Amino acid sequence: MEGSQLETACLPTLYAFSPYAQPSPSLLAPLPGQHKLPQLPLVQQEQAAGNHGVMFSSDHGCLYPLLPGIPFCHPAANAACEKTTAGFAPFGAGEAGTSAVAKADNEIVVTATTGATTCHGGPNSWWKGSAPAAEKGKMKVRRKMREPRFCFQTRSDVDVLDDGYKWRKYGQKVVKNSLHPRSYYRCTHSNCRVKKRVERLSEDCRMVITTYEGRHTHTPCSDDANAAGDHTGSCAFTSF
DNA sequence: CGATTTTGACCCGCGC
DNA sequence: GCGCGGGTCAAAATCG
Repeated sequence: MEGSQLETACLPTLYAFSPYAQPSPSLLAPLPGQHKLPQLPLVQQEQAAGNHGVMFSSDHGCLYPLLPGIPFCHPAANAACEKTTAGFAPFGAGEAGTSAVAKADNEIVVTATTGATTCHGGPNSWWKGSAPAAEKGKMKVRRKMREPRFCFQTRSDVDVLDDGYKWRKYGQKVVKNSLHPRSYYRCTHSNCRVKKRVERLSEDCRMVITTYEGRHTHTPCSDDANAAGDHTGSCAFTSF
């Protein structure tokens, strides 16, 4: 199913990602005299703290952020990006026509000349649920811990962007105030708890919102081959 | 036949 | 306390 989706037209689009939790003041605040986000070094600093950055790609079928520590970043992904003209875009220093504007405390809007991407952040990043639930029967243990979340808004004909990882759909839900159902995916790699949600904007069905949650504990290229829990050593982004 | 998707039910947090 | 809404589970169906 997803295979054919990769053959859709590719439009240049800028992607942004940011955690819902703990929006960084340094990133959210406009630079003096302009409404652009800080330059790369600061982004890297923020990213090292478990936060965010921006990447862009001309290929909607391939989505590879390029910073270590984010859910799906790895040198292998970098290599894959070369063929799709994707790359890291420092805030405020992207292609002509690209800009990033901090609007509110928890929202970053990034736009590009030929596409538009919105990155939202908010206070709701806690895992819901509680340990006692596991004692009641069906519900498995849900951990009340913060996971980094990265939200993309992308114009695409396909729901599931190819980010180099293998995903398994585990749920679909019709959400309020949305004409389109929200799909829930989980990384198929064992010991990897990364999840993502995919939904389309009700206002514009071509806009796809993808929210990643958590960090991959393996490489994109080996996720289906190393199902035995090999997530140490070469992975530079296992955890902070 | 194993992997993946679908889908209804269940659980839990939050607002009222 | 109750109802709503979001997130997850798991059995059944479907796919490759």
